[in-house]
Amino acid sequence: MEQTKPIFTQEGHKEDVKNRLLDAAEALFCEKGFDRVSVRELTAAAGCNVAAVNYYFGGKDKLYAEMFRRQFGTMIQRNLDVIERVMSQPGVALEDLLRAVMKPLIRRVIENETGGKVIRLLVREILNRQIDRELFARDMKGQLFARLGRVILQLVPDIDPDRILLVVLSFDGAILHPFLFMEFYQEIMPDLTIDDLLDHMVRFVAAGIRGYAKPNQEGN
Amino acid sequence: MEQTKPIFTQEGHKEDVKNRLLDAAEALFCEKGFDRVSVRELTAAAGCNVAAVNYYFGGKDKLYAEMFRRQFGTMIQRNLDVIERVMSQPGVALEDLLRAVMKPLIRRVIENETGGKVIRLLVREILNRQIDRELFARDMKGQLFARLGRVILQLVPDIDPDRILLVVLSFDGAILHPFLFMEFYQEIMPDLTIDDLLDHMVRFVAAGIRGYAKPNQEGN
DNA sequence: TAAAAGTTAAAACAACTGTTTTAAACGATA
DNA sequence: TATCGTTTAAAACAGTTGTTTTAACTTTTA
Repeated sequence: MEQTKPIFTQEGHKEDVKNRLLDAAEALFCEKGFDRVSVRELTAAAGCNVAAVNYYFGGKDKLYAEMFRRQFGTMIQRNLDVIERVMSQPGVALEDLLRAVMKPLIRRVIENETGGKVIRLLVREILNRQIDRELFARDMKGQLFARLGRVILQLVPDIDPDRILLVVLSFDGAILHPFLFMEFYQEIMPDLTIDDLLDHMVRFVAAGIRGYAKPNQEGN
Repeated sequence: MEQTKPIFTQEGHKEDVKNRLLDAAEALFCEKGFDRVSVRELTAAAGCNVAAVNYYFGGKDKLYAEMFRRQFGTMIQRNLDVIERVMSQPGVALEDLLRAVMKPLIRRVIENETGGKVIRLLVREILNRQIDRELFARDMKGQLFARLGRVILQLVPDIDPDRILLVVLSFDGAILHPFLFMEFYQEIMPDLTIDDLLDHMVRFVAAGIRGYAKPNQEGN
């Protein structure tokens, strides 16, 4: 293991140890996952002693949970803010909403931003059954899904309200795939621009939602 | 750590040790991930000695790769077979194709089958950057995507061929979401039947594809 | 200013980890 | 049946791990 030198201290400033540890946790856990980052590596990156994790957080597990708590609430609120901003404008179309929600997320993963990394880590953890997914999925993301469901119904009133949740989940799936596999996208489509991708996504989802809202066209 | 007793030996039969280890690997890695399953736990489950992993596979990492190799090729082939079977029937519609591809996959995760578990594990590993994703994504799944693209173009000829790959990827996203988060689906929609879910998925994706194939309806 | 509280750090701890070593046991062959 | 090749298994190895212990140091409080 290569020697980790402190990267979260600021010369000349007495940084808060807890925040330094949380910053280090975000960077390293997102990169390598929980199990492959040792407390020694974390504390070296944060420029403090291994005992600090237990002293301040009660252990590695709890640091991890706190890291998610710190990030995730912010992300959900950010999405809710985006939705409110779009819906407060006059004459808003479904495509406007979809684009407004998708664009920052896709940009985030392309720019390799921390928020994007944390979402990927969260998906991994949900799949790993490492964290209580009810906490994040139902209590926080459920809130976002409910809000999205209401505004989509507003914009496309013909959708069966009993099916709106499934529609929202399919919307989530449409975002999640490029979000998680962006490197793959870039490899197989080297010339794909972010705008092309967003155009596609908006178009596909809007058509899916609108087609869904129409009378059943399937009979053949 | 609870004591793991051998579960992959068959009384009265001299089982192949390699296959027993591979079976144990599938079960345990899918459940807990690579890092949380020790060689001792694996070999206990397989009813053999810890040295066997190195003797037969050259180490834990190589057992892992072999496990994927064993499973993944089968899965891709299975999907290709489904596609050929559907497309060999007369008068096949887009919805028939979509349903035929989706149904076994969704059923697999609901029934908690090994194939479903391995796909989840694969997604986790791609996100973890633990395995060379080119091997699986480009060489194997790329094959499936290319085939899907061709048959979708056959069924919906109006799609811009330059965009077909993105369409296939969105199709994949629509499957992957319920696939990965099926427990969440079941929690928030306890009465959802598999047929309801499939109907929704087919409908959403078919509408997305068909709407996509139409002239741009976005101008407002 | 002294005492109490908080923080830091090194050493220790007990457990775990994948791999290697070594020799016994087993199976195949002449 | 003896020899050779393969398989098995226990012990050993060297390293890693999160947590705890202990005491020194620093800051706060009265």
